[in-house]
Amino acid sequence: MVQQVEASRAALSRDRVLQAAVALADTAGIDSVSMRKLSQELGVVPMALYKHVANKEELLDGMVDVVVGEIDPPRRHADWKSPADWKSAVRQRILAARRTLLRHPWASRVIESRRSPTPVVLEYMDSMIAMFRDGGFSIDLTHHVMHALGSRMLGFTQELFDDSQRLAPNAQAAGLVEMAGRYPHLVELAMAAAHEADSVVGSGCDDQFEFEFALDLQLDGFERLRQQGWSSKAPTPS
Amino acid sequence: MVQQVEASRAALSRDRVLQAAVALADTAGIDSVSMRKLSQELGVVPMALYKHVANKEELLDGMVDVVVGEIDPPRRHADWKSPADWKSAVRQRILAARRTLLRHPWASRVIESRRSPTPVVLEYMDSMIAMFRDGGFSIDLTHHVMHALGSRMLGFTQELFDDSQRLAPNAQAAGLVEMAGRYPHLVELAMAAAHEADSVVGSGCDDQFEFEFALDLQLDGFERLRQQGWSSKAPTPS
DNA sequence: TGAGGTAGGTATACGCCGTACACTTGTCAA
DNA sequence: TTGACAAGTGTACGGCGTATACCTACCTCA
Repeated sequence: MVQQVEASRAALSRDRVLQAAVALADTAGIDSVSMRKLSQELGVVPMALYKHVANKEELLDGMVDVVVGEIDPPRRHADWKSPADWKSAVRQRILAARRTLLRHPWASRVIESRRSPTPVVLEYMDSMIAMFRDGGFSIDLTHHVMHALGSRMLGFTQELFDDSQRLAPNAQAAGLVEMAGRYPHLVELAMAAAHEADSVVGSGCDDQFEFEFALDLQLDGFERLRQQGWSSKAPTPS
Repeated sequence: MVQQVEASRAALSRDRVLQAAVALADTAGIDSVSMRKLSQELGVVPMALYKHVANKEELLDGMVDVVVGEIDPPRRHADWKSPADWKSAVRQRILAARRTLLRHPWASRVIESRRSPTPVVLEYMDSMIAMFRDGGFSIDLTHHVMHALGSRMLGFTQELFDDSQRLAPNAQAAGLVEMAGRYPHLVELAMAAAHEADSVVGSGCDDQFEFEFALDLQLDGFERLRQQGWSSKAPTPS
């Protein structure tokens, strides 16, 4: 009776649960997404969530679907001027994916952690494959190219590397000389990066530039293979 | 007194803890590496571990160090015949890293999850940078190239993609026609991959081939930039 | 010799987590 | 009216990481 009117606890649904989970992850970080905290956010008892998702794994799958579903759709093949347009079509889509993933910084980690792809991710991959095929790539080449893209396909790569961002502050005071002794090349590189990045904010690397650099290098490599009518195992044209 | 003799509970030490953790992860999976199970494995009470590692994060860091420390060292620069040898030196080292990481399948996930690199990883990166510099790469180009390699530097990439391995078994019976309707390009590709892989075991993809394909494509791209004396932001030679 | 510090192992307890299971309650079809 | 069903509740269990206090064997040095 009262409940029907009270907006803040409108009836739960799978979608409302997933939306709330994404919102919670966005604002409080992925570590805050526990069944208990999420249920609290929804004004409900923890076990109530299990009427809408089977378990936490499925919740995370659903969150991935929400995020990947936000990525702009690809340019329609019919709008292409030539097969060579594959490159800009793929490039645009991947950068769109990156824009979306950057809005949900937790998402890349969660995507990596899934053990089988969700339907929405499968559809994304399918449309990506379609672009290569429409661009004249053989099935085999498309296959290898998809593997080579890996997670870059969704707009992210694990960095494993945060050079100046972590090194420079870390290395203030006497720590730097010890660092320079132990990792001379790394420090040289970090210093150069920090210097070069004066124009950019905060002395870190320009992540967007690095991403596009790597992406374009790969796409150029793909195009070269396509043009030479890549047939079978001979990945090194040399 | 008795304890001194009894081999199975020789005195604990940081190294023994880390070795046991790696062994446990290797045999029982990373999920089995909890402070409690690990302590049990060592015949000791859980809190005893905290005398040798500050907390679980540090334990995981230590495990990464053990694994990365197992990677074969690089070919010495002095042994190179020409600067162009950078490519085979880098290639060999990365494939050595891959061999090591494959022996510890949990390691790539753990490495990704660390938030700042451990000293051993820093040293690995330093030696990798050294190879590019010795090969005649400018600092800037080395920087971008390191970013582009990302986790491939350590011999792995997140796959996000398991095509035939997961699709084919999944798609037996009527599921396949539904699949083919929903993801036509993906199914086409998976079928082709499964067919092509008759020679390989288990109808999955040849992960090693895919890895080397992507790696060589990147290295060739790097070499091309190096040869044209890459100076500043112009990543697309077109 | 013996007093005190210290390193290494122990015991107990707290708060978090995911979720199994049994229950109530509101809704709607037959 | 009844009875099935969907949705929310309450309680409880076993697992986790780890704070805190304690014990005890050993080493050092006066």
